[in-house]
Amino acid sequence: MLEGKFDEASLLKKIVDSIKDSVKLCNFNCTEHGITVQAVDDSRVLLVSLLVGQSAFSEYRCDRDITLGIDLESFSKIIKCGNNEDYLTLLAEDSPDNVMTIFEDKKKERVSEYSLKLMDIDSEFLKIDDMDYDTVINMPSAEFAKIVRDLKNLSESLTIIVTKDSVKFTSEGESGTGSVVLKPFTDMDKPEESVKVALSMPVNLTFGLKYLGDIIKATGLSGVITIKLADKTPALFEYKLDAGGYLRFYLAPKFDEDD
Amino acid sequence: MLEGKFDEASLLKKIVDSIKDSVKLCNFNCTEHGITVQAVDDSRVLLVSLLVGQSAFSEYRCDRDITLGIDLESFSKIIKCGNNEDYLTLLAEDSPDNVMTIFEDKKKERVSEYSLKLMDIDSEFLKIDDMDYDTVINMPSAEFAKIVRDLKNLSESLTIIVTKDSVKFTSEGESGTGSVVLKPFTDMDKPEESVKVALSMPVNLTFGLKYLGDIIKATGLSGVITIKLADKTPALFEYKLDAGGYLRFYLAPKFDEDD
DNA sequence: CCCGAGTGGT
DNA sequence: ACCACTCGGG
Repeated sequence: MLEGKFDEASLLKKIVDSIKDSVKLCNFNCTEHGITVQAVDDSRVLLVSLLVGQSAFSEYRCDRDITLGIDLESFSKIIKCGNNEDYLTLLAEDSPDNVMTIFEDKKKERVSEYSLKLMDIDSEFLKIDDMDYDTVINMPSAEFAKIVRDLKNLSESLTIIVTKDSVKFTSEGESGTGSVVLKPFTDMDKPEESVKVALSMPVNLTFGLKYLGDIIKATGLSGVITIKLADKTPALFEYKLDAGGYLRFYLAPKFDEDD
Repeated sequence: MLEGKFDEASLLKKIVDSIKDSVKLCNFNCTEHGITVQAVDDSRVLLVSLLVGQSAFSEYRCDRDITLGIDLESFSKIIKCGNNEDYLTLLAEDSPDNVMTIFEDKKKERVSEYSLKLMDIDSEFLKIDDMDYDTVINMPSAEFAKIVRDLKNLSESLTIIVTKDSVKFTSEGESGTGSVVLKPFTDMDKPEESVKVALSMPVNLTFGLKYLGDIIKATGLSGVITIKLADKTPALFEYKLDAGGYLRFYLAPKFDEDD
């Protein structure tokens, strides 16, 4: 039996909103340590890997491993039925047909319950190797989101060029080109505002803005995004959950014609 | 001759917006006491009853009873031509072909006038009996609206079950079910937030969510909705106008198959 | 009274 | 999935 209670419904709402535009159906794998999801988007280009750690719940109990095959669109509708600050509890039996979502107002004068029918979804559970990356960037997630949104107007690809002392995002399109250059710096007062670059080798990689546009839907999950890059290797875009866990997106770079 | 002046055009705008999705054409019956409207929606299931009391106007005069047959869609377009905080005056002759809508900026630097052609609309004026109801619920109108919006995602019907110490709203659909349970309580500081139940007999009634969806368009008119229920009797959903008057919707419950 | 967020419609 | 409108907050 699974019983997981969030102190704020908004956390689960943000998580689901962060992935539901990439992935329509996915399995929630519940274990004693928390809930994980792994899924690829419809075009099989973007890999989503979520861990909601046990510590992200105010109460959590999962005696035996349980898989919940969920239609994220329906689930998202249910989650919107709560208020952000409500308690949210997920309940499921050991071999469930349904998952129950319960909202409780903190004044306890209102309780709403929604039952969602589960689906059988087959998915290979992908083993993701810990890679060595040439470059790791930490930056404010909102700033990254704005760059992606802005440059999406110009073309379909975004190139990220990292050198020892700068990160450059550029996009070239029909009607013009655009670029944003960031210098690493540390804001002592607001560390979240810092831009940090750890680099063992310069990189120059190009990504599809369509997928980056999906990735930045997760901006609300964390003030900081970590981007790990290496030549000819899927890039890792990571949002850490304050409460414990992460949402990671793996996206292969576009290859140059002369490769 | 009718001359009715609203201190804020927004009041009339809210009123018209509250009913124009239920009713396309209706008679505005103007008497010395104010303006009333009674109409049924196209499917003749939902009855709308409006009273804009004389006190809701900053100036009001109506020597003889006048009937204004109005196309609400056109009227709504006219009303949107003013600013919310403008004065709005309705003018009509004793046997009018037109009604004039006049907006005045409060600084008196702008006056706009719109004339709307009237229509001949036949409508039985329905005598609505004062019913005895088994249950009266008072609750925040916004909360009722959210429940209707949320449960509308699940199915086409909403069941309201009232007992001595709870009000339960439930809906069952293909992909899942949902329910919201409210406990009556009184908020001393914000009485509008209270949920009150006066019950002489428990009720269990089912309504079409389509119509409830129309009813909650009136949410802006009042912070509180009063719902009066009795078995096999049209339910009354009432929004009181702060300035004097009310907007009431009468909706027959769906009947069980075994009735 | 303006702005941002949430919601409903195309 | 995107855009426009409406509503609530500053």
